[in-house]
Amino acid sequence: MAKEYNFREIEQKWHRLWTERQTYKVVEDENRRKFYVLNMFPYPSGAGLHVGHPLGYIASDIYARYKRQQGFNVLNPMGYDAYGLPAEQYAIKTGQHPEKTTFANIDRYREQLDKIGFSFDWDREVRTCTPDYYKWTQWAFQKMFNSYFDDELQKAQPIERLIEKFKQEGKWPSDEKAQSDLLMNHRIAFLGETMVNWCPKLGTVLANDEVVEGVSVRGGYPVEQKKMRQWCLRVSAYSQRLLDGLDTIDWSESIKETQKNWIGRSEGAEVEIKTTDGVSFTIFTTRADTMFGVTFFVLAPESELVDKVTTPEQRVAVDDYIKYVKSRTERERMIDHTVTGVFSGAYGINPITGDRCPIYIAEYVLAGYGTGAIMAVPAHDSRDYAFAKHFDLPIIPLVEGADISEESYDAKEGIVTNSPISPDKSVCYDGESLNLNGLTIKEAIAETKRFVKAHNLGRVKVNYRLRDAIFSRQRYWGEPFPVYYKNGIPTMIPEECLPIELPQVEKFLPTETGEPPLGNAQIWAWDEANRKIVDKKLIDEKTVFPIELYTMPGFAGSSAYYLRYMDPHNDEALVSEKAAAYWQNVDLYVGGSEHATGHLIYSRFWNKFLFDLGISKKEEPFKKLVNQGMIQGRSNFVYRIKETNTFVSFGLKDKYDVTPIHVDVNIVKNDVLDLEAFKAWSPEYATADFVLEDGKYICGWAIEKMSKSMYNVVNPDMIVENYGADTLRLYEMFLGPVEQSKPWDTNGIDGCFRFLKKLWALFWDKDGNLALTDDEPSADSLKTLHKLIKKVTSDIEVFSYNTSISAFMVAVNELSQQKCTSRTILQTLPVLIAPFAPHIAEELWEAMGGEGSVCDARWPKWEEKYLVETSVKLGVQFNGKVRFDMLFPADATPEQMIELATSAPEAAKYLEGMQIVKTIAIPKRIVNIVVKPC
RNA sequence: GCCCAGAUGGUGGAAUUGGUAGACACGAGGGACUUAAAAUCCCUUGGCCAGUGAUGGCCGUACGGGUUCGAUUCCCGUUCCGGGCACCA
Repeated sequence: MAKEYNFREIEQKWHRLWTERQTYKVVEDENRRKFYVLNMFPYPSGAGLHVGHPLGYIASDIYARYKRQQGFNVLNPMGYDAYGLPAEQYAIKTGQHPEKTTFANIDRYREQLDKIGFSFDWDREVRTCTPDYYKWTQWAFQKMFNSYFDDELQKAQPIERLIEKFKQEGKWPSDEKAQSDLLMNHRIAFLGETMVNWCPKLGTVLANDEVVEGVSVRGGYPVEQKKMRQWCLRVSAYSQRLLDGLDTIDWSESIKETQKNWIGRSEGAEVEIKTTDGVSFTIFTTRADTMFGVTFFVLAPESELVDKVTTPEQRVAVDDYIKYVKSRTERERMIDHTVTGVFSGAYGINPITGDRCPIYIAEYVLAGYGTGAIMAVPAHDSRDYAFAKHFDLPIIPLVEGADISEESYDAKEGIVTNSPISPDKSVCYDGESLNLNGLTIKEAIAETKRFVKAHNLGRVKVNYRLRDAIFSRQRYWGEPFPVYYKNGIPTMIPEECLPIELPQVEKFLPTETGEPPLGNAQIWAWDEANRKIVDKKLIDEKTVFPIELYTMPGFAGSSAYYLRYMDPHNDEALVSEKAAAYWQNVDLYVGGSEHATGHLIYSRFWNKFLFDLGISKKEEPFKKLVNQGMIQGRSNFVYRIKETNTFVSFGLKDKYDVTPIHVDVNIVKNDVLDLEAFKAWSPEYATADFVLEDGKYICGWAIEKMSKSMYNVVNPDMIVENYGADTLRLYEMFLGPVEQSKPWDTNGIDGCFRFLKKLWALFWDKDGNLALTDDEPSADSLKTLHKLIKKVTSDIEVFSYNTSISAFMVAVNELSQQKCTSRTILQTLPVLIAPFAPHIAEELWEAMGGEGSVCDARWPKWEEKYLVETSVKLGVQFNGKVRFDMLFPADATPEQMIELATSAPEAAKYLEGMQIVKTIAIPKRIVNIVVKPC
């Protein structure tokens, strides 16, 4: 009997041995170069892992194992992003404490992950919801509270320095409340009265990236704008650094592009405008060149200027308009772009032309961007154009040849004209007046900026779309703020008293008085003198004060977790100096691109802040980012003839009136339905009849999102049970490029399973003994092996795992045909396959008497000498068509090849009566001879 | 509307980055072994045409042009799918 590939036995054995031997334990080692591989840690939901989750983990595990075999000291940790809404909503529904359900989910995740054979060092596991972890989330928050962003230095500085500066400038108020208010405008973590995304259904505020098209990402509930006092992080201060950093990291262009869009840098000018009534305001424009085409000004309805400029005659009309705007939801405003607006009664004076232009109030101008006021140039801005047409305002074209009869000319290309229309239409400052005629638009912008700056009419200004992050949530299941309110002034609980643990509450819903869930906590007041948390009843506002009731958002705990993995058990520091200096930053980060404008921005911001403090050693946290694609579901359908219990096979369904019904993909194989399993699937189908084709029931299929309701969820446990973890790992990678989204289709998995069986069979003779010999390997086998090493090595480097696996398949087939039994060849195979299929690799390695774990076996190098050909077969083509193939010496020069090709007997018939126009020889490819009739 | 990425057999996908398109795998068809099934192995498999045959010819990488001796690859235009931003001045 040949030895069977018993994957169950092999995989269980190695899981046990890896744990016993602590194979994957990592310690800092100054003598070895480090490599830090990281996965975006999962949120442990109740549904468990489906087959899409491990994709990225497998990809990074292969890389981590490969790097380890190359001699790097590889950190490859795993943990859980455990705070968040779903656990809390489940708690509200079932009355179970979210901690209980979260920990149960974590256990389930761990069990599933363990089956797949990852090289995680579980001693370094972190969970964001445990006090020893969130102590450092709270600590970082306090550091942000006690820092401000110095615009000159472009970095965070201790707040004391700012106080010092205020004192020197004589701006430091004596009143404590005034001091607090002043500093709040500068702290990096601050309490701000801002417009927030309020989601009444979830009872909490949301960050900008948690809202899409006016509804919440979680749940899809409507979101409204509301002015609220919230904790915020001054992310916007880091806009420029967040933008600049993108050029230094190895991320995909599309993700960088997304972040650039999100940061939204735009360079322009701010210009001071005076009204005829003497009020002044500032407008922001990126098209300074169009100052001569301004025909009106527009203020955002929410702007404080509205009140100041509105004339008594227009007061009623303006108030009505403001009322109308307030009645509209964010969503309506976003979808419906009908032109609305009202005249304020006031006029602004264009400082360049001296023209008097009406000031309008319109909702198309946003209060939150720029100055909330614009100059309108209808000829060259489509929104201004629509507004001007609607209110019948003048339109002045400024670009040569621009046709503005139907629409505005928005392009930034062309030659400027009409600027000014006549010399007397340009106001003179210090003997200079602006003339842009004849310049290109780009030159005109620069010239206007210079003019504005030189004559003190405004300033050059860069605006960013990136907003500060709202950092508080009205929820229970999150990090509590280490903050108490002393006479209404937010005050930090001393650092030594951290962590402030999340208190127990009976109810997770907000209190009747509208307070967040922490309002339900009884022991939730700060005793300043005794430095401890005490009963709320003791609050006297003298020594005992209320503690903040808000909690931190999901991204708080996930922003710096990669630093914690470096030194997870340290209770003196987030990360020790030594560990941070050794591990530096993440070399390879693998995760989904859906975090592009959330986690990946926050994390970069958070790291930059810690970098300013000297805690993090690198400006950017993630050197290289690989975005794994989403795994979509492949649903199967059966077709029920209407009003019967008869199901018709896919190929015959068009002959009947049928309803397609989702059927569980786990009872379908290669689109053939397992009839017995189907009958057992649901009582409704127990008596089902079938119309078969070729004796089989063929199901239809469609690509959809993987979800329970589509019955297309494939569970990795099932695959591991039927084929083994190694097959699962191979197949997940074989499916296609890691970055690409693709549907899961279990149909192809047999190919990977067969490959492993073939690989296994190479090593054993028909009696089940090792079939290795010490024979000299044949030249063919050496070539096969070295070709494989070369291909796999270069493919792993670029995450092209699917082509590596193809190369393995080819190599195993070749070796099998060569009947190769040479130890030299065969003992290298487990080493090469180890990153992909570690269990079988260990088993073979051990069987052959390999030393230690195959995980530490050195990655082999290929040698070109085995790959060199003695002769090369080249195609000889005439006029671009391949006419014949011939053999050339491998070292022939192009000239020699041309010589050989033109004198070859086969060439004669093509050259007869022809003259050679041109000859080209591409080494190792083709000899091309261009001919034409004489 | 603006920006980014993509389109290759029945299917997932390769193609040394301008050099014989379709590697590898699935599926399908045919065959061997077997009482049978499973497993395993062998052959065929982009389309069309010619030939008994080894084989040969034409077309073919979303569509239309261009550059080139040569284009899946580079350039221009069009269509379709996916992603990001979006009344951001």
